[in-house]
Amino acid sequence: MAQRTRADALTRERIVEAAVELLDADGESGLTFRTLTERLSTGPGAIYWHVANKGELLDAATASVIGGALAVEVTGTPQDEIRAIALGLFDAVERHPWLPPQLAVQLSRSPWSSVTPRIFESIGQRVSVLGVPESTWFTATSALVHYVFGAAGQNAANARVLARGVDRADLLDAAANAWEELDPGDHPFLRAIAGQVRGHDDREQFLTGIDLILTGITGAAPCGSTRP
Amino acid sequence: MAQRTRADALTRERIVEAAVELLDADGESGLTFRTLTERLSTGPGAIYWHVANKGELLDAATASVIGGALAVEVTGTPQDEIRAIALGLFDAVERHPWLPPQLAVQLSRSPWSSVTPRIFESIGQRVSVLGVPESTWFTATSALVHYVFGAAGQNAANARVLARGVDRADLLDAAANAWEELDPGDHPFLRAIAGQVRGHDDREQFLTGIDLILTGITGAAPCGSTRP
DNA sequence: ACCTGAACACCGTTCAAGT
DNA sequence: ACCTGAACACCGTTCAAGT
Repeated sequence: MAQRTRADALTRERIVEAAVELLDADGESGLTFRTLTERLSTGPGAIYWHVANKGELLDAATASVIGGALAVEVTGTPQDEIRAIALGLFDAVERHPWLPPQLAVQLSRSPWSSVTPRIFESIGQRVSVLGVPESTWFTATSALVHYVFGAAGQNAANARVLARGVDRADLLDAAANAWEELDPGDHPFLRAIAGQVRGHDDREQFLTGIDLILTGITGAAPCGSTRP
Repeated sequence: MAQRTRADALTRERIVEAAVELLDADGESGLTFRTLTERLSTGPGAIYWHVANKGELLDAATASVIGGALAVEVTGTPQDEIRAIALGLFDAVERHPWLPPQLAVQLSRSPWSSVTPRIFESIGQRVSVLGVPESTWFTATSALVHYVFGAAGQNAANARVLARGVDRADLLDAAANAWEELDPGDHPFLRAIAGQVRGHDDREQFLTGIDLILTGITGAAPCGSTRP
């Protein structure tokens, strides 16, 4: 078999791009060296020339997607920009619902390198112009980033179910109905909120959560300022 | 080979227990049907008699661990109880750092059943006696739960690195040093907070984040003033 | 009803060989 | 330097057979 011509030469970027497409189409199980080599019309050895192993490939796919989400321009008050950045990440995770489990694994390979610092920098820059003491910046930014991760993870889980053809209203209805039939003594709270679940908007609720934390950050400033 | 005597009979609980032990010891890759059958002195067919497949086994392991964390008694003001429940989950995830990726996968199998409703009920019961309008309960509880998930996930990633024998101070030092050498134009925020990262306490920072959200929920009342 | 263990399809990875 | 593709060890799962 002849070697590839320069036009369709294999590059790391082309491999990562194909990996993201396979992950988007069929989830984590959709990316194997078989499907990847088939799509790229090559053999496993060619992949391994450009990428050390599957973990590094998944890391690169994650960095590529998160980097794209952080690259969008945002303008406005610091609060507006934080909302826009957070929503950008939220939407990116919804489009690529394989991200959260993969990110959780990647973080444990190198928790303070890779993608987390870029998100911290992006959100933290806006926190630092919020007018709160510098001693609170790290904790305030952590709270925002952790909330974004958690909310995006839950939403991605929903997105993966919806990708299987389930209707969103049906999904929420089924949960709400089940909760309304729970024993009031054991589960008073789920019974009480079942109605709110049925009609809620995920993105709107996500932003309300961001606002809660922003209120806490700017409102709690007098308390936090006692720290050196 | 003789069948098992009644004393060492295989049960679903015994299998789940062994699975948790293997996951705790060696992470997600530590649990295979080979290691599991070896530890239980049986064959794969015996496991499949009690458990449908590996996914169900992982779901059961997750439910077992989260259930244990939620079972502890907590007393105090609603805020105190929320802090205690959140910290219990945080600590459980630190002891079982394989949880976050697994939970992310499990949620996408059935996002509104399984373990999330139990956490919502537990935290939501305390939110409902915080004195805020019922229309805000669902969103407020979501914000708390998502924050807990995100923060616990990040912390679990750290825990997995530390489990490999890395010293915590060395890990934070390495990150802080790297950030202090970044270009100030590109990464002003990471440079600014590098010093705070070095000495911070994860659990304390986690609880401060909970307090930020509680402050936001109760309407930016001065810190702690709602406590009797 | 509960368990055994060989067998199967599939996976990530390696590596001698080609150009 | 870059790619090929057969081969290897390991994985989850099945199932005919035992008690």
